[in-house]
Parts: sequence; C-alpha cells; structure tokens
Amino acid sequence: MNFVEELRWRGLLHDMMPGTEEELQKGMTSGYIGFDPTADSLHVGSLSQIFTLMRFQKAGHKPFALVGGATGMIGDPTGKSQERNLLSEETLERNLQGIKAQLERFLDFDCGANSAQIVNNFDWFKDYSFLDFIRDAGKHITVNYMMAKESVKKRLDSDVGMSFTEFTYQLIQGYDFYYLWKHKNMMLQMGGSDQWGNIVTGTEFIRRKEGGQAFALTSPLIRKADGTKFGKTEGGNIWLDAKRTSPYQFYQFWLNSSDEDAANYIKIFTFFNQTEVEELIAEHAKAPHLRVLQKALAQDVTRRVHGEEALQTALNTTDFLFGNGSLDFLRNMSAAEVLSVFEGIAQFEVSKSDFEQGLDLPTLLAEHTKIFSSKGEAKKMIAGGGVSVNRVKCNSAEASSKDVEIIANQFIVVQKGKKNYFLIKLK
RNA sequence: GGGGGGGUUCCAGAGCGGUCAAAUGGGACGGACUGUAAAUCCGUUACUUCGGUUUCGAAGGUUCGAAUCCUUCUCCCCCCA
Repeated sequence: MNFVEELRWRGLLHDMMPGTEEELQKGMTSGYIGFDPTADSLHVGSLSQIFTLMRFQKAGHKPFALVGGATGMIGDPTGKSQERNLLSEETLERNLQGIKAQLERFLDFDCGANSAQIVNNFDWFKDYSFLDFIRDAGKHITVNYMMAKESVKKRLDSDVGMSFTEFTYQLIQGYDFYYLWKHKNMMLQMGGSDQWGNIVTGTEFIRRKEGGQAFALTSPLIRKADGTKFGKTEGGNIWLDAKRTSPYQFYQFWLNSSDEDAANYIKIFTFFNQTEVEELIAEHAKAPHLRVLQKALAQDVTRRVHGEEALQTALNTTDFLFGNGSLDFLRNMSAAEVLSVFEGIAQFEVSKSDFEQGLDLPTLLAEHTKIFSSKGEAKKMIAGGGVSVNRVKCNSAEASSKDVEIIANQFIVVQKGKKNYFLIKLK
C-alpha cells in the first residue's frame, strides 16, 4: 500500500494537489511538515502530524520536520481572530529545543537514504535582509493573491484588523517551501487542512519564481464526534511532555474516548494495519462494555509517546483507581509504593499537625490545597455528592479531618467527581 | 468634525429606580443511569466566619435605595462630512 492509500483509509487525507500521488510513486520523495514553537512541548494535535511523517518514512520517503524558528517570531494568523502576541527570544529558543527533542524521539534519523532530518527556518532567514527578501521573494507573489486567502480575508473583515507583520506570514512560510525545494529537493509539504493556504502559497511561489513544481497534501482537522475541539480536557491541553501531562493522564485521555471517536482515533494515532483495526472494531462491537478499542488505542499511543515503563505505571494506577481495589490495597503499602501508584496524579502537601487538630473539609480542600478554588464551591460540591475522601462519599461539609483515616501514616485520597483524584500528603 | 447605538456575571444575551447576585440559552463542573462511552434526566455555576460582603466599562453625583437616572472619562460599532 502506498503512502497516499494509507492516509486515505485512515481518514487522514483531506486534500492534495493534482499529481501528488504520481510524484510519490516515482520513488523516494522528500516531504516536510512544519511545527510551530508556540510552546515548549507539542500536544496531541501535533501528534497526528508526527505520525504522518512516520508513515511517510515507513513508505520509503524522506521526512523532514521543520521547526519554525523564524515563523515562530511572527505567529501564524491562520484561524486566529486576534492579532498574536510576539514571543520573546528566550521563550522561543526554549520552545524550539523542547519541540526538537520530542520530534527526535519519533523519527528515524539513521536509516540510510531516507533518514529523517530536522530543519529550522531561522537558519535561512537570520541573515536574509529585509530589502533582499522583499526584492527576491515579495516580487513573485501579489498582494491580491495573499489577500484572497481565507485567513487574511477573515481578519480584514473583522474589527481587529491584521498587522503587516502577520500579513507577511504566508510569504515567509511560502519562501520556506521554495528554499527547501531549491536546496533539499523538497517536493511535498504536508500539514493540517488549515495550512492548505500557506502550503499552496509555497507551491505557487516555486512556480512563479522558477517555473518549478511542488506538491501539497493536507489532513483533516481532528474533531470529536460531538463537534467539540479535540485534545482538550477539563485540565486543559493534552501535551506530549510528561511534565505537563503525566503518562497516567495521557493514558486516561485516550481511554475516555467515546466509541465513535475511538474508532477514528485508532486509525489516526496507532500503526495497526487495516485488518487489525477492523478486527478491533468488530470485537468492540460485540462487547462494547469491555472497551477493547479504547484500551488498545490508549496503550498503543501511551507506549509510543512515553515508553513501556510509563505505560505500565499508568496501567497500575488506572487499575487501582478504577478497578475494584479497596483501600486495603493501599493500607498494606509502603509510602514509596503509594507514591508510585499515584504518580501522575495531582498531589498536595498539608501540615500534619493542622490536619490532626481537625480541619473541616471545605477548609482543607480549598485553603490547604487547591482542589477547590473556594470554600463555597467545595461545600456546594459536597452537598451535590461530588466529593469522596478515601473512596467514601462525603455527606457533610462539617466533617472534620480528625475522623479521616491516614493511609501509610501520611496519605489521604480525595476524589472530586468520579475521575478526578488527588493525593494529600501530610508533612 | 457632526449624528446615532452600545459596553451586564465564562460566552451569547435579557434587565432599564426597589421583588436583581441579576431572566434565558450555551459552555463548564457535579449527580443519577451506564461501560471511566453516547444519549437522557436532575443539580451547581461571585465570596462568605451564612450575619453579611464585593459585582453589571472607569470615576464621581442624585436618591432612603441604582445594572437601571445625571456628569465626566474610556473603549467599540454604525451613519454623515
């Protein structure tokens, strides 16, 4: 199966320029995807793009990941209704390093001719003077062409307008493609469907400047079945960095997918082949309550992103928190063992003497910890039956911490709702 | 420069002197049901020592009492020049 067919059955093909598939069939082709350094870690949204590059490489092509050291200084206006704030140089540098390190974990940089490469567009922009750029690059693309782009049109129609800086963005990104085409024989740029306009500016630039040909391919924006944004939970974004999103939370994110979403995600975020995927879906349909799909998905992605060991820890934690493990399980553990079960779960430290003197629950949960932002909220949640301590539902806001069992001489387990666990450590 | 409209709680959007911590919808969170799913139903959605306290662009003023009236400032939209 060739690369394009692969994307097609996985539902990862949104649009491509005529001739793209033929070009790829000619043999090993160089293609790239750009990653914006808007944070020091990528999130699950970018993961599908990384996997696209991996599939590209597995299909025998040469993948490039472009980190936007230059474009990141400007900010992509695509899909933004507001002018962006510029990042400081230090943040930008930190973000670039973080993202590079993550990309390096996924691609193969040592497999002969089609080894992956990471490039940074700052390298070819840093010594490019403004005058040279507008003379060499700017001449080839008309303002009319740039204004016709959806991302620009929207902003021009809105009240906030668009600065010249952001207007320039597509030209810079277009030039990237030209540069890579010229110097690295780059024939294809890929990306999310929102990048189509930017990518095509690149191919257009190549055509007008040198009469050359290059190709574009995009994947659809991932959405949840209910139409809401993918990759967010109550806690915020799901990041690839274990410090931002623990492997446990990461695992849980996938495990919580709805049936409908899981059937899509398994094609997008795993490397199971078509038969395997169909089998999993069929098996899941037979016994949906076992959630084989969600489990296969969550395990595969977590293993790939965080490694086998982290996956096992996440599984153990999940087992305890959502299995029928009683508190006895914890009671028999050493402090270190308890901590390992709760790895990746929000933890708070509370003074042991305060605790033993007796705190009412709202004070404990809102003032000594940040489980709730105010006592009023804690009380309301307790009244609504949404708080459990040591796995027992609290029915009174008056309850004192004196009556709470302390596990392994220093821990208390608090639940807000069913799924949100917190560990309080007494010091 | 002239004229008109408007800034309300996370968002949209009512309220237009007391009965307003502020309708309604959305979102979010929680509960029930389940499979840690979807759908559905229910509850909560400023803070509080539960006495009150601080909110309706900002600052003053009128009034027993203001989100609601007046003044100034500020930001946004529309029309005319």
